[in-house]
Amino acid sequence: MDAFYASVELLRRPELRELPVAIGGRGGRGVVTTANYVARRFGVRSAMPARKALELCPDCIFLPVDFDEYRKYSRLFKAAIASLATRIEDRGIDEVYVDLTDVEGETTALGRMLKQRIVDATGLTCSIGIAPNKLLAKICSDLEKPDGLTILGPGDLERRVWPLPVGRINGVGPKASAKLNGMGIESIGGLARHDPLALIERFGANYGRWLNEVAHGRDERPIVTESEPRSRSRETTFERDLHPLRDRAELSAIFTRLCAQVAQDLQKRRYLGRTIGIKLRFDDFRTVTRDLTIPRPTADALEIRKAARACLKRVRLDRKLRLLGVRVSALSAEDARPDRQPRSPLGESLPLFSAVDEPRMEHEGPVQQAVAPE
DNA sequence: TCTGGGGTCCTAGGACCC
DNA sequence: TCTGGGGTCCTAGGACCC
Repeated sequence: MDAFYASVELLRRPELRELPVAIGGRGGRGVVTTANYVARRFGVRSAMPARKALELCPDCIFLPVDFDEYRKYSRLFKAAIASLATRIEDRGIDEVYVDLTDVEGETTALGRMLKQRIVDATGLTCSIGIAPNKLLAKICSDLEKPDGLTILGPGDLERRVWPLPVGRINGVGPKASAKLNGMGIESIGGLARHDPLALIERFGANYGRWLNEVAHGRDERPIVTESEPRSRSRETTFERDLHPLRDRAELSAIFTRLCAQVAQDLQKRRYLGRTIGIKLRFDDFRTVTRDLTIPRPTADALEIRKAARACLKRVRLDRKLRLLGVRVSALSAEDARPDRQPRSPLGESLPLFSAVDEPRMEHEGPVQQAVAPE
């Protein structure tokens, strides 16, 4: 979706359409999440500190984020796509991959029809790339933004993709780009011409091989239509840096709140987690994480807090903090009830003791009733 | 007065097990 | 006296994406 958050906001504030608009916190530590195309002409970009954006574009209008509204439009545009195609891979709030292989119709007509259905459902424009695989579809969806429709056929790789900078590859970020540039590789074509063995030497076997493959437009990843979440987390950056001792009460309250929010989130989605983690960011932006795997999965705020506290004790708090986060991972579905005795195929409880007496870990606590009638 | 929040995946070392 | 070869799980950090 084109400038998604900004475009959704402009639906209800059409009078701002021709003005520079950025979505995000204006003051203090805010960053721009999305800028409309007017603001982009001033150099305003996603992830840019709001202050910097205002330097570049003093008249930029800042609007606060409204995730509920964006989620609503996310559902609408995805439903519009689902009216034409069944195999859809979710890539976040404003992006999807669609498998058009078995969808009836000529390619350009299909692309136009997708765009029309999305405009009809939402009033929003999008940019579509159609190609033989996800790698190329993603690259070419970017080529004619906004409101683009780009189709990549045979022979287009060299002409349209190879001139692009390596950073346009989904999976090549700032670090890899800089490293490649340092090797004299700027474009995807340059990457394709580079000795694969040299890439492996510099980037490791997996990433090096992958760089060579994608530079030649090769990608066999399937469309993934279903997936289970791996973690849930909450984090917050404070309005000012907090001192671990002097601001102890405030930090403690925030910590408790984050645990409660994660717990609520898990409960709502009926997940439990076994690994509880924390994230701290110090005033110098150094970030540390700690995590702890507990014997039984939980979604309980107090249990999460207890484990998170244990994690916190393992960090030396020798600087002020700017961020605190709590994460729960190693998720399982709540109805899997993994805390019950495992069942044999016959449906009886398995014996609690096997022939050989196995040592038990201390934290398992007392041995429970062998068979609890339900 | 730089630098959000919510995710995924990968790597690497160590503990531990057979 | 100079130390195997698997495997899994846990932990910490980092790159990357939307």
